[in-house]
Amino acid sequence: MPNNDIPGGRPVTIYEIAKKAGVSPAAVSSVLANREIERRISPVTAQKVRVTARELGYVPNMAGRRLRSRQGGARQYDLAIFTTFEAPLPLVSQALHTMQRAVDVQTNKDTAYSIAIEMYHAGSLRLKPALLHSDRYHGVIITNTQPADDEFLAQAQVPYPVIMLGRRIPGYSCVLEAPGIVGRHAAEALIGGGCRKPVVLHGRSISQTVRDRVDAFVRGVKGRTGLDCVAIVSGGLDSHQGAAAVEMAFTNGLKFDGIFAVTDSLAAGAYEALRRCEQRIPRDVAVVGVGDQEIAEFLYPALTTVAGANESMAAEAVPLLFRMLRGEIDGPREVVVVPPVYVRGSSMRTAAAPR
Amino acid sequence: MPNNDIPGGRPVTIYEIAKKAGVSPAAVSSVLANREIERRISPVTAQKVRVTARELGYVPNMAGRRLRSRQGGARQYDLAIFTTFEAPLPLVSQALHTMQRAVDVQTNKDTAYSIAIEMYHAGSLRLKPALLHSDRYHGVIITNTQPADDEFLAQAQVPYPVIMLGRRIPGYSCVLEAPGIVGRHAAEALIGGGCRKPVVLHGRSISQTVRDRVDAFVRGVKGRTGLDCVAIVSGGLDSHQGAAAVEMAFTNGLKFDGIFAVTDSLAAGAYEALRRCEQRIPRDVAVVGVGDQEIAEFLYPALTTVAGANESMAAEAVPLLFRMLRGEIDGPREVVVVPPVYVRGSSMRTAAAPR
DNA sequence: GTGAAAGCGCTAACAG
DNA sequence: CTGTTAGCGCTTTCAC
Repeated sequence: MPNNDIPGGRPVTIYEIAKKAGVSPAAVSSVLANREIERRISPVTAQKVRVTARELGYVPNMAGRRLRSRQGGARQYDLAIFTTFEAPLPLVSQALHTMQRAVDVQTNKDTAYSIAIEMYHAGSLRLKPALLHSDRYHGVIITNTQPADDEFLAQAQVPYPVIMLGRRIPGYSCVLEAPGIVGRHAAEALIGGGCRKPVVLHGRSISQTVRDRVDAFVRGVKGRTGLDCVAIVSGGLDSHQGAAAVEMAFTNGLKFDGIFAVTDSLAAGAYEALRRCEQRIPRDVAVVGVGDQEIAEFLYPALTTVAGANESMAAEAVPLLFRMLRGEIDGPREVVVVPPVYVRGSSMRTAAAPR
Repeated sequence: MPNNDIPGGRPVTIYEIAKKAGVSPAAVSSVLANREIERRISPVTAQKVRVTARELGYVPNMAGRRLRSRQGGARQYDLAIFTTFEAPLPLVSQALHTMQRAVDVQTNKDTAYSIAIEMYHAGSLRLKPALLHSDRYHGVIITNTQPADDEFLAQAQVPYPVIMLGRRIPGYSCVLEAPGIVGRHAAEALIGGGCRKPVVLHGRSISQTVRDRVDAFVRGVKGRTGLDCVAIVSGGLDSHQGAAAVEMAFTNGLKFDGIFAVTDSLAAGAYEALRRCEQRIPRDVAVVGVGDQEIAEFLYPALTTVAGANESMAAEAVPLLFRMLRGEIDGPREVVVVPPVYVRGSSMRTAAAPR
């Protein structure tokens, strides 16, 4: 039975294996690297070493191995993306792909990179030990933080380059969505598409980013039509919950000719509800979403989206991180991203140019 | 200007900084760890060290740092998922989430884990140095390999636990889709849903997995209806290319009442084409896809999918990897996964039970 | 066939 | 305020 409890309190090393098996550390090393043949170690010894290693629950220390074996090698940059379980999957992949592509370009015979993903539960960033120790990463990108995480970061000051996505925190570089831009664009797309009475659809619990989107939308509608704009509040961000909320609003007699859904899932829910209520998109009701996900083009009619800044934020964050790593930038920097609007079928109630 | 060329051929160490700045290595270490105050190093010295470090293009060696500073710490497992740029984003995220959740459960005060993502270009796995060196990872999961990668792995023999997803390669553990199962399930869903003349839609270049799906589908149709089944071949896997292929087949007079699309993107393309051809789903033409992605529920009518084994494969692969890491399994193991079928609106032409 | 010894790059403890 | 020293866990000569 492997010893997974570490009775001595510390991880097992090859010295302990060597002692228990009655051989030298060098022999253990050779066997565990499968070099027993070229090192001419007897099969009996090899077997004894392997058995002992398993008995002791040996786990090789990669830091030790690398330090020793990769001599004269390339310099290594170890990078990470910290993200939450709760973040939309495509966002994580987006950041990852962008980062990996940048790394591919930079990699050469004397510079290597590795990218890790560290996932945390929203609000519990403090529990990730790898973040504060400066012995793991040369630089990181952090996404999807909650207020609790922001506070933690503000007082902790991570001792290596960090790029915050979508949050401004004192002392850190960040890439931000231009304030109010998503809501304003959404209002323009709906009003420009011919809506006169749009509503906004969001979930019950509302993040800082979503709050900004909603407020800017309401202001945008007010500015263009002079009308106040109602919110339909869904229990959660799931598309079915969104659908239920919209359907209930409709059957309760709420009149509207446009919906701004603050996430794409909610937009998909709106489609579902409107179909059940026999409202046609965009003739009866136009819909605009936020394009953080990939579903916009698969809906019918295709969903008009404000791009959400995720994609563009990742595209800005990665080069910024590299400049910090190379020491070209010293203090924190802020980059503001203006997300593009993709006008598709769902918002064009009239032939009017949807600006 | 930072020295990024490593003239000496090797990465810069703190000793070189110390020499150039005329201080001791310990002082350099302290300054670079931002401990200058508690170590009472003069601001002048600190500044000199920092400037020198930047001039020399110093990049800290994390292996060295960790080896020294995390003494008596937990044992570390370094895991990785090797995947391609070409793999669908949700698949990567799926594997990542599954792995991270498993890791969360296993993590405790004396065992820590890290998960890295290593991306390669399909067919070029051989170019990833981290794979063969046994000084980086304790175990890895590899997805989306091409034949060239498979050959490479077969002759290379990675010296630590590896789980292959969707491929059987001598000497490696793997998690496989049950052969023929996806195609057979698709045929059952379409025929059971009332189709009599289904076709299969796939891309021009066809992987081993897709080949298996297509062949099994053709056999399944033949077995149930006695009819041979035509293939519509799309230029690529993009939904628009799929749509173009289906539309052309339709306008050329091909008659069919069901489509098995080998990926969900192609299924979305089929929806697009059928809409343009004024064919209703499922009344005129039923559609079945492979649910590797998340769009199935967002299409209208919701797309019936054979789950593709990706999700279930990840769920099997991670525990298998952990058992290998703990030494509970010695030789290679094979796990066969039978993917579930999600019957939704798109395949039910009749009220017949869609088995 | 096997062991002893050196040292990878770094930091912590201690000595000035 | 700063330098010297020891050693983290491992692999690789080289000597036996």
